[in-house]
Amino acid sequence: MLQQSELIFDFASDHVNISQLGGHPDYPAVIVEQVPHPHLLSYAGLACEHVFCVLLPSLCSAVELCESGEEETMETLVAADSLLNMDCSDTLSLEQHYSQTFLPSLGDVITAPVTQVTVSAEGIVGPVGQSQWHSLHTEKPAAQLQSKKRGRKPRHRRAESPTPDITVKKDKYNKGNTLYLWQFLMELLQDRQVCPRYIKWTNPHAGIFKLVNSKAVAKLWGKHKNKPDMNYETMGRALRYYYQRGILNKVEGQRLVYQFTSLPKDMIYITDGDGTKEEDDDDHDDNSCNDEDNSRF
DNA sequence: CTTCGGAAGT
DNA sequence: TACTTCCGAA
Repeated sequence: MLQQSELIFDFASDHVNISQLGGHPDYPAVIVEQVPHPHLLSYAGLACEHVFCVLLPSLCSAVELCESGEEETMETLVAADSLLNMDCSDTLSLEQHYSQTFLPSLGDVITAPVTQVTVSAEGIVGPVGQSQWHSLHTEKPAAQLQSKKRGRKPRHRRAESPTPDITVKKDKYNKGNTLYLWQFLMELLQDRQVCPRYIKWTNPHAGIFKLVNSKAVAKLWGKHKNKPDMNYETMGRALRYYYQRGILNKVEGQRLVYQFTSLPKDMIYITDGDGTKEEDDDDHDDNSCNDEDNSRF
């Protein structure tokens, strides 16, 4: 575990940095200026909710725009399209949230009573880890994803300049606004606009989700990466690479269903149906999924 | 159509 | 590095 103070310092420097670059043409119009103190808290993982409270409203407005006419087949694309147009402001917020609380390594801060952390614990080692991650271990006997226990390079920093390199630090996490695919999916899963519709949890507790509309999700991903030709085939390959990295598992037998091997503790679960179901319980291991969605009355 | 990895490209 | 693109096979 790293000490939060360090992190805060990191971003604090960042902030300063941004201010300094205020007039720099290269810098994307970051909106960090306004809330100097509150976000320091988020960095420490203390006020994450705040971030969401701020950004969700903006998303809502976008919804209303596309919530005009629904066709069976058209719907997906139409909605997806409108979603594609509302990225800028809110997406930025989302991404900042991730850079602050989620981006840290996956396997670094596993706190749950894991059975066999093995690979994930050291294979995915990332830069930092301050937010709590909930490790979801499948009962799978670590099938085939054991990396050759070769001593992974401790991944040192590029010792380029011994002098204060505030300008470089934050770029490590994400340049401007680049979420990794897994982060992007988590975002989607927390977005009312797409969550039950295109992607949804089939078992949030286990980190299992389904790409209800693979095409739409891929399209969204493509937009995010500025890859207009993105499709599920391609995105799926990226997803498959996650198996090896211990970030995702495939839920065999169920089409378009995957599982996160670990989730951030402050994840906001949007579960379909009503709040009467038990979605925060911790004792089922048999999930006989009966996905009969789309049947709205 | 989905899923799977290898191989090469960015 | 983290995908993206293409592909033959299941």
